[in-house]
Amino acid sequence: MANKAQTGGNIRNEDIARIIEAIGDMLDILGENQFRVRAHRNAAASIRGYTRPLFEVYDAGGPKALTAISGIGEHTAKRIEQLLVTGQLPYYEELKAKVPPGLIELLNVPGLGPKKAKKIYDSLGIKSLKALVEAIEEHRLESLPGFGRKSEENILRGIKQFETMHERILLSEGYPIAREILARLREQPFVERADTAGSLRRMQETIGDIDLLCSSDEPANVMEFFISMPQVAYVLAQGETKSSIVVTNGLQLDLRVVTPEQYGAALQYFTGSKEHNVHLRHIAKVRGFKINEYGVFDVETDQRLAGKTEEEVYAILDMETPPPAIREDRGEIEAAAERRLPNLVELADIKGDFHIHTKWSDGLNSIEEVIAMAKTLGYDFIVISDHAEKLRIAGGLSVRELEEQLEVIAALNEQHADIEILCGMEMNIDNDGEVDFGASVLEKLDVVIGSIHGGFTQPKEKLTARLLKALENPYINIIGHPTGRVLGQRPPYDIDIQAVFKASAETGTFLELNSYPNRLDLKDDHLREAKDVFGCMFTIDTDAHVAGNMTYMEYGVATAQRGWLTKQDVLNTYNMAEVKRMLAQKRP
DNA sequence: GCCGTTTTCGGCCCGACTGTTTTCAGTCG
Repeated sequence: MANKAQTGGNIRNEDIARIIEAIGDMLDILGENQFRVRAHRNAAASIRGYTRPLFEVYDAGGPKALTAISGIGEHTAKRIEQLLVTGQLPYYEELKAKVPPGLIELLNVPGLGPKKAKKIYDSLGIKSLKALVEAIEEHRLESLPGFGRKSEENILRGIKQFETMHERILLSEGYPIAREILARLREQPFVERADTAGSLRRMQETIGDIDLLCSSDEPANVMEFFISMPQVAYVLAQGETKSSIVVTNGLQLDLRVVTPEQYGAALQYFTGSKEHNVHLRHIAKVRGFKINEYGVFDVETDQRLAGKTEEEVYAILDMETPPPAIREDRGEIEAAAERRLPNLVELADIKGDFHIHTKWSDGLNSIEEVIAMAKTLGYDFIVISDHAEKLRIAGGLSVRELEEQLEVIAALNEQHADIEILCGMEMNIDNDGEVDFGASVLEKLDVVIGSIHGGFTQPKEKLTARLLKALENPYINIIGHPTGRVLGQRPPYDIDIQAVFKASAETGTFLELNSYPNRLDLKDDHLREAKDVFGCMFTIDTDAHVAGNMTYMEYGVATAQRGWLTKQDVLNTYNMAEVKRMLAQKRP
């Protein structure tokens, strides 16, 4: 009989993953077997992608149940058990005594890996970035075997790159740069095709660099063009088919060139994710195939079997082609093999937007300007959802102002036959779970969003109770930005998110996927869990405060895809009559 | 350390580029 996870409730999967990963890093520096190192990193990645808390898994089935999770074997299961039961891991502490934490930080420097970091530490005693910079300035590195003047320069530049760009940037910051450079590449006569690859093509919420791919029969011209673009700050690497540059804002771009015949294999390869590719290669290997960026080959005969298109690559393995957004090795490979890939929601399915602010509260545009933008986006409906009076900082509307707005919207509906304008509001969920207005006001609205805008530091029980109370409110249709995170600025509220999902499903309240690029809230993993485990429904909203923000829908839809949402899961894809019927179901 | 259509041992994805060395280790994706 297994022990109960005593402290388990305090140890999140992320904390466990970080410790396992750190063990892998330390083993790496200590020169351990590379496969053992990789096994730890794989286990950490697997835990990060696992939606159920490990302490629950452990409580239900002990260490044996943990080994059912891919990448976790007997050893790691035992270590996780120790962590969950005692809150301690002696093995981890032992390693930390051997490898100073500062040394692990050095691994973050581009161009500095475990071997070089270890050498620098062993021979010079350097264990911090600061000490490393000093040593380079005194040219103490170049005398070490395997190092030279060039290495010093590169490491110093790597440190600068790390310091300016050590945080991943938002997808919305990288995407326009990638688009611009792609457009220029495609204009070149020697470029046949060009696309984004990597995390940008998978539309991850943040990206570390930009991967580009193009096909050409004149790779030298492509390389020359790429490294000579005006945006280039410096060239990191330049080869015959691959170059890396850093642009003026510190962002790194990698470009790879292949022949038109190889394009599909290369696009598949460079789109990743790494985990997806490793899994795919394994399947290929078992069947006697070898996949690389040039194609799929028969190992015996070395005959090339596929590679012109991505579809060919997957087809030769008897698979459908998974959409890039879900290539994370979270079940998409199995689904592709069994021909049950989800029919993911697409931007073209979106018929309207439920969360838009105007200058009636803290937005910058008029309702008319918002309508004009909605028409260019081809929408059938929009919801004007300004703040209410209790959110003073956002210039929220009083009841009298709301009544005025209702009249204005009624008049606008008369003028615009081709689009329907609904009147909603974003209620602030206060510290006790109450909202600005009562039933007599809310019943006049078509849609009501409830969101938390303050009191973030309340204890978990209190924060959760606020949301649950709002979910029980029969007039609240949508919970806005449910976890409250702001990427790079604010962590999510400390809430029992599963309790929120459960109540959402039970009360028929929609969960918002806020498309604001620094929110993307709910995030991909939460969407999938809320849908699969609890059966929740969603709206994809932009929370636009400027009419132009309404184009953020693209990022929301991409995140929905990453969460495996289909058209049926998303209220925005239904027609107006269905939307009204579904919203009305919760009303008393 | 993990895993199993190679199943309890023996593999583990695969190739480009750089710098230092002179045939290759280290790093990256």
